[in-house]
Amino acid sequence: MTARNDRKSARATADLVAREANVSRVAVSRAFNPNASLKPEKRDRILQIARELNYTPDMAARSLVTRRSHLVGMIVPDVCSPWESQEIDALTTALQAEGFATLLFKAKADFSMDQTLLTYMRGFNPDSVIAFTENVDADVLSGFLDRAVPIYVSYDDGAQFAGTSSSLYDRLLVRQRDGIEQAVALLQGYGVRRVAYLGGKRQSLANRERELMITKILVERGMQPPTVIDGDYTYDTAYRATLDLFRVEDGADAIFAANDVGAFGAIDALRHDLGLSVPGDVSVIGFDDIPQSHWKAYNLTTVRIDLEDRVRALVRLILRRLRNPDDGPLTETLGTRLVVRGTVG
Amino acid sequence: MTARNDRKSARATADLVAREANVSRVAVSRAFNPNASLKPEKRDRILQIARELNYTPDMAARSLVTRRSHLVGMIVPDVCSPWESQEIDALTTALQAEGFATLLFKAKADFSMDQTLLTYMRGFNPDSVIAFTENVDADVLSGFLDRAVPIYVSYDDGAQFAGTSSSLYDRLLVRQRDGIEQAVALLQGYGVRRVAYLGGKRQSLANRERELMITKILVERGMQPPTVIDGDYTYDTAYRATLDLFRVEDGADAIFAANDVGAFGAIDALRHDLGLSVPGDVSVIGFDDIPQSHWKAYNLTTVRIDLEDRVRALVRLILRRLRNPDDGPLTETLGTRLVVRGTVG
DNA sequence: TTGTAGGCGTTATCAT
DNA sequence: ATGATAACGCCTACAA
Repeated sequence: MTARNDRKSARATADLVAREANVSRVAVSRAFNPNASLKPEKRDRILQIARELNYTPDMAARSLVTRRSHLVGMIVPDVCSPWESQEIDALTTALQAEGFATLLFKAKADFSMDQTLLTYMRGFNPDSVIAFTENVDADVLSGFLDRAVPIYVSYDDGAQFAGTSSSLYDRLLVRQRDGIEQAVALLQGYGVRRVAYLGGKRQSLANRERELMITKILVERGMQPPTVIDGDYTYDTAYRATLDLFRVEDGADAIFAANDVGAFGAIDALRHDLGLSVPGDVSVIGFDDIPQSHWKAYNLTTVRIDLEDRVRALVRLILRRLRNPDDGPLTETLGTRLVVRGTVG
Repeated sequence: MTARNDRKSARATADLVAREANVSRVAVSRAFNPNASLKPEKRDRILQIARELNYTPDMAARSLVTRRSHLVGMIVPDVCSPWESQEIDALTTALQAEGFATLLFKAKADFSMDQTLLTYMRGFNPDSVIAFTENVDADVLSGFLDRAVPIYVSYDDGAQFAGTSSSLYDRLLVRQRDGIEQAVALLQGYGVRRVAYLGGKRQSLANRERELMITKILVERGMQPPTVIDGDYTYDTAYRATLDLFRVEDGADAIFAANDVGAFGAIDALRHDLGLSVPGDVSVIGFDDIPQSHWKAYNLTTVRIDLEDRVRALVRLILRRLRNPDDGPLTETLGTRLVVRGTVG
């Protein structure tokens, strides 16, 4: 009889709901928009009928006119690495609570950002974009995304973008100094002399800044600059690099890894291949404090970046920018601190 | 002068490109649609101008009329668990290559699927939906997603949906028997008598089916059914459960874990807390074969589900369904096999 | 508070 | 091969 009894309605539209409720199409629209003025009982009735008809406003149609897609793009080189996956998880949860959905894109593993991907993503009109890939030029990115302002992660004194770019971008500033300083102090306290820095991907900004900061602090404290060994944030590379360090090179008293997973590789190489004890013979410190770091097999001492803080800061940036699109550059700051477990001593 | 010289064009539309190229708006549309007929040189010229104007077709507007959003929804309870994150990564890569973007949603960790989330997701009109959460009724899901047909993962004899549901859904069938049989044979070969099954989340279908299959095969081979201990797929719970098994209960000769991460927890509890050797005193077998399983600290013998195969199968299901929306139920099958490393002996 | 008219950017249909 | 026209489903004006 009525539309309610339709066999399997392809998709209920606002018109259908309106007809069923004897109101205009606009009233239905208003019923779903909390700010719009509508007699409460009327709104309730409409929402009730909408539920019966299994109607939900079409975001695509809505975004066409409101110019808001409620989509946040995330460009990730590697979803499965523990740190990134944690962050994706937390961000998605937080954004979902604010009414945004996560649109996930995979960049090439080599941190390059090809224009094809950007062009492709652009079609979806994300309201905001979080790029885990660091070496995208701000100009390139904001040239491609009109209504979105990119967010970059930078480090400590990181003035790397200043002057370089005329584009607008927001910034998450990570103060690595605190955590690294605590780590170096701890090592120094145990009489460590020769520190090796086991790097992450060379193109990675985080990696470069970590190396710089560690070197700086070692020197400030009257210690030798670190032996730098190349890595790429993976377990396997870290494992081999550690083997080389001790078989081909002169070894070290302590290894400072660019991330926790790399530290795991170093620990396993030391223990299971080189027959060395951690922390007895060699101390190891990681970076990130991922959940695996407290697993008994590693029990890693590491520099922690608080994930919750980080996500909250990112969400704040996104929401502030969305509410005030014409504001100047926005910045949020984030600290780090050492978590002491059992791999230094 | 011309539109090309605009300061910062808010967003180039097809109309703009059309005007610039002295063609109709429809021609621009066709230029971006490879199947549409258009004189090659004309298409090239249009695409060239589009590039200059930084124009990309608007997916929202397009989906409004084509009824294809090119969005694939993924509902995940936990993005950071290694197996899920791997799968998300691989699926996103594969789908991206086919022109689909991943729309990520977080479900509650308790595997419940609230209607709020479904309603919310519906608004985005995903062309397809992959739910990692297993206990959603097929009727509920397909009732909510009109143009999407849900995909379920089922196991071996898994007739769990048959008859229960009248809704259309596609199926990925995982044949666990092969891998589990090889695992049991290996244990039996080493003289293992008392096997414990360290479970995953109780609501999880995969977990129930694994328990059933292991029990079945043990009995078939004349062995005792396993001692079943509760877990939830996490390291910490597995760790504590293993402690209980050996301190409060009678222990076991071998632990078969519902997933690799659980196996890690068991191994660490045995080695670092109970002072037992793996595999000397107790053998451990996992399930999944995540990358961490080959890390030296664990070097886990485990039942492998090939990720590449799995993703390919899922993508095939999605694409077949998209091309032939009215087909009957689709099914893909997936095998498992044992990967022998160092935790059985 | 409510309804009418118009348009968001694209593709499908039907012409030519 | 190409172009005019009419949707797609919704929201923002504006008017009542």
